[in-house]
Amino acid sequence: MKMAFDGIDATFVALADPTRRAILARLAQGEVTVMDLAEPFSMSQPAISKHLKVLENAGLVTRGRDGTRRPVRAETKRLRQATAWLEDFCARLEGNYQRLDALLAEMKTVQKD
Amino acid sequence: MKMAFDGIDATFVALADPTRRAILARLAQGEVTVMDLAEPFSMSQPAISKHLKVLENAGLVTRGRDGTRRPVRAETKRLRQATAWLEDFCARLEGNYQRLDALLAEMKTVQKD
DNA sequence: AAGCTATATAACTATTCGGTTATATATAGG
DNA sequence: CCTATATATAACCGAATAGTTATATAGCTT
Repeated sequence: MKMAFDGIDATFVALADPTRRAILARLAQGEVTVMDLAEPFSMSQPAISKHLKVLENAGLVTRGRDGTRRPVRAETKRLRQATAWLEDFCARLEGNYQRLDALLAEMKTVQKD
Repeated sequence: MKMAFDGIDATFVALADPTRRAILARLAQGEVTVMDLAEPFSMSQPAISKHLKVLENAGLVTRGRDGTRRPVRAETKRLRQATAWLEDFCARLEGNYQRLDALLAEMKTVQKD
């Protein structure tokens, strides 16, 4: 359908792939190069570069420059935003049910009277 | 690559689609039927049914039975799990940087001595 | 039982995605 | 300047995705 891009979209798309989540997890140990990732993931270097581009476009990682290397580091701002978005989402959904529960409880009370 | 299914995967895959997020958002107003969704989303009924199947398989919604209708309601448990997962993820990533900062600070101190 | 309504399923299509290999580009070092 | 190394890009491929239309199924209602 291609709906409006709400900013959270790229984040969830990036997180939907297990390889990309694993790459992010690896970054908890510090900066890595492309080849650092290609080896343990038994994946070709171009495949890693593609995943990194997705992560970079989503603002989840940034790239540096160290000679010919392009070290990758995690950025948590967007992840924090996504977390906040999810929390708000849950709250709204649960809020509704609380209201529904309250409504049902009220109806029962009214019936009893 | 098809990595190990870690449970969080289906949740993020489901959330990666803007239509499915919109469906979930719509559920904050309460239960809806398939046709309730098909109309405002200007999408065919089978398309909605497919999205609902994805959401249901991810445990993000459950279906009821009301005559010929199959009302949909949101389930927040998995969303809560995803939120917790994201929070932990952020914490690990930021924790690393804190350690790195501490390390750099320590190195500077040592040099100064 | 017949018909109406809501949903599900099947079959198909176009596009996107995640991977590959081959090649191009850029930077460091002899 | 030449070579080696790290990364990026291009071209391609198969599988998955998101949509469609047509049809089947299931439950009311009369």
